[in-house]
Amino acid sequence: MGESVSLKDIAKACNVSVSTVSKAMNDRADVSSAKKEEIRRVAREMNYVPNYMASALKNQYTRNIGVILAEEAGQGLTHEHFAKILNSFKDTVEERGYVITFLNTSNSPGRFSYRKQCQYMKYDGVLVVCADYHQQELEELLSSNIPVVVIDHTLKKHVNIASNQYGDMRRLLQFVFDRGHRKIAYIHGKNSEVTRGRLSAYLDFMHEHHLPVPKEYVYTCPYRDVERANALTKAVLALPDRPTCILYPDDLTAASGLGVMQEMKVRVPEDISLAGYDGIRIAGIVRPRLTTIRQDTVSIGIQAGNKLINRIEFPGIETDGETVIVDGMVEPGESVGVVRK
Amino acid sequence: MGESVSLKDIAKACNVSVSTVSKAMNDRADVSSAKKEEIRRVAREMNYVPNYMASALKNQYTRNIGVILAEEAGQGLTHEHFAKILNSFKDTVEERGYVITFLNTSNSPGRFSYRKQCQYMKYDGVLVVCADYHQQELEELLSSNIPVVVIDHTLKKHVNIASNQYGDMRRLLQFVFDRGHRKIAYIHGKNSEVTRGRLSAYLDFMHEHHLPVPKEYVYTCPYRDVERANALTKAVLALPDRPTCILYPDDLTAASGLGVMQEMKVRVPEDISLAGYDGIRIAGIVRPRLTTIRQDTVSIGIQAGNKLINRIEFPGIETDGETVIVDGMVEPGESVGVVRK
DNA sequence: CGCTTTTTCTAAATCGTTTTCTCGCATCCG
DNA sequence: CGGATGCGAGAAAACGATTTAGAAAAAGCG
Repeated sequence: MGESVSLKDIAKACNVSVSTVSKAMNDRADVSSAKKEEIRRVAREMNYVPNYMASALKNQYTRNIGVILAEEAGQGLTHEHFAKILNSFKDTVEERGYVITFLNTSNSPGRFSYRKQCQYMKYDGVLVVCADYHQQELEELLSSNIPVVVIDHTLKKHVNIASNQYGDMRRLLQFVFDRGHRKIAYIHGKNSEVTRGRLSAYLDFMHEHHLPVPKEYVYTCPYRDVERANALTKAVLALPDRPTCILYPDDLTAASGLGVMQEMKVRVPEDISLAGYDGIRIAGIVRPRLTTIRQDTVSIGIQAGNKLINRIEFPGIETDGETVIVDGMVEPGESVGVVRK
Repeated sequence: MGESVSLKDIAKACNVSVSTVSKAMNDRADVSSAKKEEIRRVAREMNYVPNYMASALKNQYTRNIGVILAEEAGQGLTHEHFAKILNSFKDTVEERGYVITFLNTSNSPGRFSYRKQCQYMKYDGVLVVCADYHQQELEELLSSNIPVVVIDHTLKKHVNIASNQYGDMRRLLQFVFDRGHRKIAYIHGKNSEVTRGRLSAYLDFMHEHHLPVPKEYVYTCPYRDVERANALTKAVLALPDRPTCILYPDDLTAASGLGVMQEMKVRVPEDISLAGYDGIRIAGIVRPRLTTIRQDTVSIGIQAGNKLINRIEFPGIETDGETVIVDGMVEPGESVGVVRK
């Protein structure tokens, strides 16, 4: 790899100056087309590949986007919902000539803070996919002036791409309500904007329809924590006044809850109904298939990518604090049945 | 971000030369400890962050590792098995001061070939997680002299970290056999080294135990292609001489096959048994839980990371073509029952 | 005190680009 | 024919770090 050819080598081969070669490669006006063609031909023959470090050093951009993907549970890439978003984001930015690099989120000793990592690597922008938004370090980054797009968390000054938690959850509740359910238990995730949005939807909906919300119908379960979900499922099933439907914070816990019910010979949806959230693959695989909200991860990724790059390439044009809401849709599935009077 | 402080600024502030500052920061011997401390203090006060591009340009390393993650189906990061490996790999290399960047695998117009991307970005090494190994482009990269570690594919000249496909599949078969199964159908993935290793294990095992392998017991299904798996499941269930157990190429297709059986009121494992492969989360969530091979993705990721960095930092020490075999283990689950005579 | 040796620092070259400035030369026009 | 215009090319100065060679200062030593 050491012997890579540089502009200087091409200049020598063509008997021109380095600057002329550079201009020819960048298609600048002040090189005659004859020379341009010759230089490019020679460059091709010599297998010239530009040196990213050199041009990034000289230019003021790197075409590299940093990605912060960190959450308590350390699920990282194995969190299917975020993986889907990231996949779509990656494709989008790649098409526009960018590359993505993960910020170091570990707690190794010599590690830089997010902001320092960004200064060090000169990322053109940053995508924050999943993180503890109250982390000191993250706030330091967000208050710097590097373009940032955040998924599912509203921040003044930054673009936010968010699923329509409130609206989607209402749609799901409407779906459940329309099938006759009135006693609806709700297991929500850990406190976060996403969780709060959905919880508001639940409380509003129940209130508007004059439905009771007893304490034993509302629980907290960390997202994707199947152990906890299983325990809660058992608790709910044991209630004297059992709900007719349980809403889970995500498809993984919902599928797991379903498993518990099957083990306990509680039939779904005949004896009890349940619904998940996200629309990951498992939702369509278990039987009965999960009723869930299918989030439009492709759209989220595309919009995040485009907004971020627009912010980078056309600073000041996008309005500050812009929030893009992406609607999900109810995936009917089979896990919510009709309640007969 | 523009106003970042450089060595020159520190030099000015300390009234010393740039080179002295550089040496102080790199803890070189020929700077008095008094000056060293002063310079470092000032650097800290001025919030100095080195410029990655500049040092990478000057040095011969970037501490950046390229990752090639590409497969036909475009599942990319959403492929849980690979996501788990990547997660573990990322943590490992981060701890050793490296960062990972994805190679552009799209087919956008101006895209560079893998080799050119590596030359351009000056990656210190490359991890090939999942790719079409017969792709012209990949071969071009592999024949260059950049350190490469490949997952689950043996290549002379390169380090390979591989699950013990042959051994693991034999263990799974033994588990099934021990429970009385003699008529075992086998659905294998698309042709690849992984597939071939497992298929050999199946054929060898069946042969050694004098078990018949009728044509209707062996099928091909692309990994994670649930539609195809569902169709095959129905086909197998309809066979006049139905097998007592079906082995699927992965947990996703197995879980999906299980769903089909449930829909058809075929009881698992009473009427028929089945097993998956990989040990992803879904395996422990469906009921009955899947009998499967739990691959040690954490170990695979750690070893891949360490081997790659060793190759980078101590070239020539690792022997060429080294293959590391990582054993998986049988996860008993509940989807394989005992066959009674 | 002179000489060598060691310590501590600086100047300058380098990595491979990009860009600005200048200059030579041809062309055009009055 | 002389001055303005424009084109094409090169020289040189960046970008920010590292490193080498060498100079100045300090220390050791007979």
